[in-house]
Amino acid sequence: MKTLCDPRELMARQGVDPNPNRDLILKVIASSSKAVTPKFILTAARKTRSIDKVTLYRILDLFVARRILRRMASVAGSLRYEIACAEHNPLHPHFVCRECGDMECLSDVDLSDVRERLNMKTKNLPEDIDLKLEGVCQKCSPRKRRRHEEK
Amino acid sequence: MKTLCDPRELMARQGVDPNPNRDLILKVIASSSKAVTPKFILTAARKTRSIDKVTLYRILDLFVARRILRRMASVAGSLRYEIACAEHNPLHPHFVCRECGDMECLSDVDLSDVRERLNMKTKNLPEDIDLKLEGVCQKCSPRKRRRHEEK
DNA sequence: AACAGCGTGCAACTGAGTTGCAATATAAAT
DNA sequence: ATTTATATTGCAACTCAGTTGCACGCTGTT
Repeated sequence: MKTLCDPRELMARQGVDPNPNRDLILKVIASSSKAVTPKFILTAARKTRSIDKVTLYRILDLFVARRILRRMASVAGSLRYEIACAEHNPLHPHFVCRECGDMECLSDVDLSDVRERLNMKTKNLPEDIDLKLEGVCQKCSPRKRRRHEEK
Repeated sequence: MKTLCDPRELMARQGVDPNPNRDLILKVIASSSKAVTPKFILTAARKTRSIDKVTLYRILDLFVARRILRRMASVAGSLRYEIACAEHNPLHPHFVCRECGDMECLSDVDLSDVRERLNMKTKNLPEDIDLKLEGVCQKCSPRKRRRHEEK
């Protein structure tokens, strides 16, 4: 993400009351350039204040439900979260590494045409589109260095 | 999947030796119209012969590595597997239900153009493309009937 | 003060997937 | 055919992400 959106403003716009935990969690996610795991968020947030993992998961669920965050799954590892702000971080595809699970954002790729092409293909009601390229990232490929994982 | 590809032929083509467990597992997956979970595969396979879950996971890993199966993640529940036969089940997008995790195949949608559009956007090496629509399926939406889950 | 309602923390749990290792089966070599 | 190497399986125990139940505490309301 390039520009940082203000966590407080995002919550206000989506009708979610701010509080210390929510502020902090959103700030951690907003200030990362990639989609992040709960583990990463927890580690980063705990440098500021003590938070239980259950609290984190509950806040993440709330944010996803209120469309403040986008949640994504990948074959390697846990779910990842990114800011869902239409102006500062519009919907985009990702590259996902099969080894370490790291996610690269392919920003500046618009998916609205793909979305339209697909919507008519199902009787169900698509709410989101999730497009991922999968492979092994540069960090992992040279020597198959297992799990360089995020700190 | 429309036409059924022959498990034995698939394995032969991809250089994997057949054996009773592999045959059975591949048959179960090939005869399903949707991408299936390990749990589903295990239940179905055990109607024929007793198989340990570890064996299943190992065979699934082997099949994915040898490109006999495609593996997909979704935000709801576990990984899902489908036959990766280019003729009988070419790469296609999916609709995934957020409630029950069920995956509908959007066959007859070709993704090669999307793929090309994206390949140049990353310095990494994309091997696969995975496109999913997310939402709540018809079975789940009417009364938010939790977890109708597959039998 | 007594109550409701929400947010949090702790502990214990669930469920998917993994690892180590011993037992078995299969294929190759003598 | 018996031995020897190699691949496959099963069991038990484990890891790790995410969840649930419940008690506690902090608002704000009557």
